[in-house]
Amino acid sequence: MTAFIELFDEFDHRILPHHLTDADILRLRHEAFALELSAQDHAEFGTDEDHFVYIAQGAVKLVAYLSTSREQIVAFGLPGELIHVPGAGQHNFSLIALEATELLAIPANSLLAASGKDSTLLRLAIEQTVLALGRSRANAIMLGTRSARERLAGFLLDMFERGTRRDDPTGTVTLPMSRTDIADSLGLTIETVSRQFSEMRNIGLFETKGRSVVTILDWERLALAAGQMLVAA
Amino acid sequence: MTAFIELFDEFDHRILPHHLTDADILRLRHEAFALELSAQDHAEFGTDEDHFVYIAQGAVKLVAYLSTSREQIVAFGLPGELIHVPGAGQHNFSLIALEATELLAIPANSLLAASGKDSTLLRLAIEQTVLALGRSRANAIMLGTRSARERLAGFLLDMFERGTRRDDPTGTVTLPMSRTDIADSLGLTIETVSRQFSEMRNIGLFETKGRSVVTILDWERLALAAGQMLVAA
DNA sequence: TGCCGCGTTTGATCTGCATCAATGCGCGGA
DNA sequence: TCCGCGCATTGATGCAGATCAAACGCGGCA
Repeated sequence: MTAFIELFDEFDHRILPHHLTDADILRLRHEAFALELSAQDHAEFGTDEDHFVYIAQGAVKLVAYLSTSREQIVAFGLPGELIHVPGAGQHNFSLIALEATELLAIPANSLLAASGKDSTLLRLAIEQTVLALGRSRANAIMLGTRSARERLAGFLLDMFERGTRRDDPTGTVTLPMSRTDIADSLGLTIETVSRQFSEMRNIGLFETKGRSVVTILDWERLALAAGQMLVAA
Repeated sequence: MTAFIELFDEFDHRILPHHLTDADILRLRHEAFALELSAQDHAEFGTDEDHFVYIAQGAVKLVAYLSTSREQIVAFGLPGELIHVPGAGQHNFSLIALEATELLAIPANSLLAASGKDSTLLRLAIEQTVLALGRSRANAIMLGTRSARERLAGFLLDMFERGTRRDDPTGTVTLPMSRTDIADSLGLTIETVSRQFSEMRNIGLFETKGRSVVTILDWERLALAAGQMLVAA
């Protein structure tokens, strides 16, 4: 368990722009609060407002609950990332830990409240929101146009780019989420995800160790599979 | 064709917060520019930066072009709405007129550049970006979880809410987009869209006149169809 | 008003993914 | 190290929606 100050310093160092005034940093430190979650815990923010959440340790999923049908995962958050968590609205969103996780949460309004003289925090908020928007649109494009094979191949490549610092840079990641979570984020079923895993492993795109360690063997064909299935193998 | 000043005044009146300073309004008026498009025209912004685009007259689609496979429509813009158009990035987005259209475009950076003393414009930018993010996520949820029937029913209800002021408030809209556009926004094919149209019309949810005028007859069952297909008829 | 072209509708068939159903096996606990 | 629970894999089948193909009819134009 990390002390709040260390957690905040890490956040400051990795996310915040370097030219913030001390006053801004102090204000942020005052508004931010740490959360420590065990696997499957739901993050509880006191209020209904939006939050930006920095993932220091562990991994989380941002889930939208639907009236009846199955749930849709809107985003994953990996260590070092900042994700935007909407407050209560049309859909019911929850931020859920995939494993033991340490977070730093900042109410979006506290960035906005940093008004008047210095708008650096506002800029940060916009920047991060625009990034989230871009990711969400890319996600919508994926869900609207790609096949199961393309989705899973793209997912693995994405996990790689985002998680590689924690693992072997030559091509191994440990996926923190279950097959169910992968399925719910790609708009597929667990069976389809599992079958695609097996088929891609069988044709030599990657190998797996245990349930969640994946080592990519053929980057080129994996990228091709994620792309357009041109002259598919 | 509307004069720029009138166009801007309308935008000011309908979108901008009322407590803006004259200085802010002047700055915006200086940065904004009008675009007039014929059907199928692509909007050309001089630069690669993001823009906020106000739709004064007509209708537009925001399209993502994919390497090969079919295109995905990320958003529609109807009169009175403001949409966020990303500059060049991973995907290639285009803003395309569905019919004769008058737009007002504002480079996102010119909002950001309104720095220092007054951050009202920044707040506006954040607010609009957060709205766009919410819509995009709702869209992703739709694409990840709903059936063809649910998608089209939801689409029609959405078009209603957004377009009703221009038409009969009792239940008629004129859809500005083709079946192909509807299909590309819902992640379906034209044939599936057309079949759903016919089936829903046949069971009395709405009636159609010509290709694009829809009159909703049974709001309750249409909403049900958009929802979860509980005890589907 | 009549014709023509293209977007739309409708039909027949195919297929990718979902669903239903076992079986397998990694992983944590004792 | 062994056991057993729960996630994951694999198999069989069904179906929603894609694809291929043809006819229709709206809307623009002469």
